[in-house]
Amino acid sequence: MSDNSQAPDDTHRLVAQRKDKLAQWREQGSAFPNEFRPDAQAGALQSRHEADDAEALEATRYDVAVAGRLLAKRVMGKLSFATLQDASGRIQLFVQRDMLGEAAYKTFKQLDIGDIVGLRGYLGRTQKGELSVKAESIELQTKSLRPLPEKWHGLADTEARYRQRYVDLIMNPDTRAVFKARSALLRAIRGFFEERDFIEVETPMLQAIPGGASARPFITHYNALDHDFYLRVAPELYLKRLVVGGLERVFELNRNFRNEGLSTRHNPEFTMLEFYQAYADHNDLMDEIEGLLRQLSRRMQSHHAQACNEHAVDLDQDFDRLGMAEAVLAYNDDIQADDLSSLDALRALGERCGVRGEAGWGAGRWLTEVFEARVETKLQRPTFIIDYPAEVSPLARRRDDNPEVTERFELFVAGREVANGFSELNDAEDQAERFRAQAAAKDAGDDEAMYYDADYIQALEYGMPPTAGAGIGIDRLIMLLTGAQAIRDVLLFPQLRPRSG
RNA sequence: GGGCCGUUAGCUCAAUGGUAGAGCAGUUGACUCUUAAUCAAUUGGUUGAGUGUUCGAGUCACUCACGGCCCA
Repeated sequence: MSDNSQAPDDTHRLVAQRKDKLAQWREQGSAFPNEFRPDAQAGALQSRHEADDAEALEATRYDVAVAGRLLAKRVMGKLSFATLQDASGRIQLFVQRDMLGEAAYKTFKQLDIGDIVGLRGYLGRTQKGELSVKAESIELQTKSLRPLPEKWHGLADTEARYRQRYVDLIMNPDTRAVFKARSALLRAIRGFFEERDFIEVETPMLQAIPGGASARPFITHYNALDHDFYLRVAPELYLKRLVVGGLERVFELNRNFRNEGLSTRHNPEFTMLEFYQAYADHNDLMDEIEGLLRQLSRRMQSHHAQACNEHAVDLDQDFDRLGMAEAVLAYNDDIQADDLSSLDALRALGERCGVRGEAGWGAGRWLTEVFEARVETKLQRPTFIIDYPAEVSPLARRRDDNPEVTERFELFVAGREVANGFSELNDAEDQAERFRAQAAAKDAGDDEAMYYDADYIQALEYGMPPTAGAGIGIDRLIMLLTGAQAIRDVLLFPQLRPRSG
């Protein structure tokens, strides 16, 4: 679009050639029609007629109208072949001068690769056996003004693939497959919860007090209220307000925003599933998550294998469950039970593991840091880590037999955190106490610590039934299921630094 | 934030410090069963931006931009 505002000499010669062609179409009054209605799709035709040979197709004449983008053109004098791509896939076009007529055939030959066309004809097979639409008429639907990447290598430049995802989607069927799989998985997740009588809700993304996770928020300004708001880091506290309100099973599948760096595993906006279930505890949720992931994994392997690469993880297996302290011991021969026995021992162990501690840290924080440093990446097969210290779990219910530890779990697969959940803290007085501790930590300089949310405390004071809740990072889950090595490969428009100039 | 690597034609990639090339795409022509069609001819470049070293820089040095990988 910006090219239109530029001087003609700034227009690339290849674009200029196509603009000249467009001008000719305009003169004929048919530049941007919108009457053509396809009645068939390439992918459906390919699968429906897979078994039909040339005679069968000829015996029953299948008239079709297809529309899509021209990806390749092979002109052989009075006969041409072309490749048409629509949302469902590709099909070959068989274009013969003697069928189309001389003028229309000449017009066809002037079409560029990338042009969007509508075509009427009937199905047939070529001598080599390829299913083709034999063209009786072709109409330009949209003129493409920019050349597509080379047909064989496609668009390989990673940066261009992210910045111009539309070109990536045109050229690379695997990219399409990943995002179709993503859509199917989101649908399956919704189905899973709807079957279990959850309702899907949408809670605020613009929050006056960001809560529900330890993370730095984005700040934005609301002019009408002349007040700064935060983009949410998690929907958690709003979802639990809904449980207080009697919506006993809720889930939200939507975006969170965290003001942190970019990496192969981090995007500042990412999709999170959170769900809350009254009269359930963390053990119930672990069972449910295991069932959900098994179902999704089976679905991927049976319906979306094309989206998977060799790194894809099979989640159709039993998940381990292991306490955090037990995991530290089990995965590290050089750490003994004594090392975990007191704050001093844990601090010494942490420093031995290269953790740079801070003054206010208690035993629970040190243990968690050691776990992250020495265990996380070793958790290759699906493993629920349980018994998280209360110190690092300000929203989780304490264990009845050990108040230093909470009824919390995190799920790790392939060395990465996939889910986080717990029996919810519904003791308003304990929650207020923990918010105060978080607020103190924030005042002391921890900018990831939580705010004191008085309204949330008030909600809890009305009474929240015993509840368990969990969150699943959807982008990372899809990475696992497709084998994507970068979060950018499962996000249509990943965040990139703006191009200067 | 640190380290390493990359950025050359629309795309994919070459090019000892010595005239910037190929394939595809494009343009022109031939061609009625191709599918990376083929054949012939041909257009196309501020080598990411800048500064420096040099008789001479795509190539060497430095700065910057963007990206990738690893680390924090």
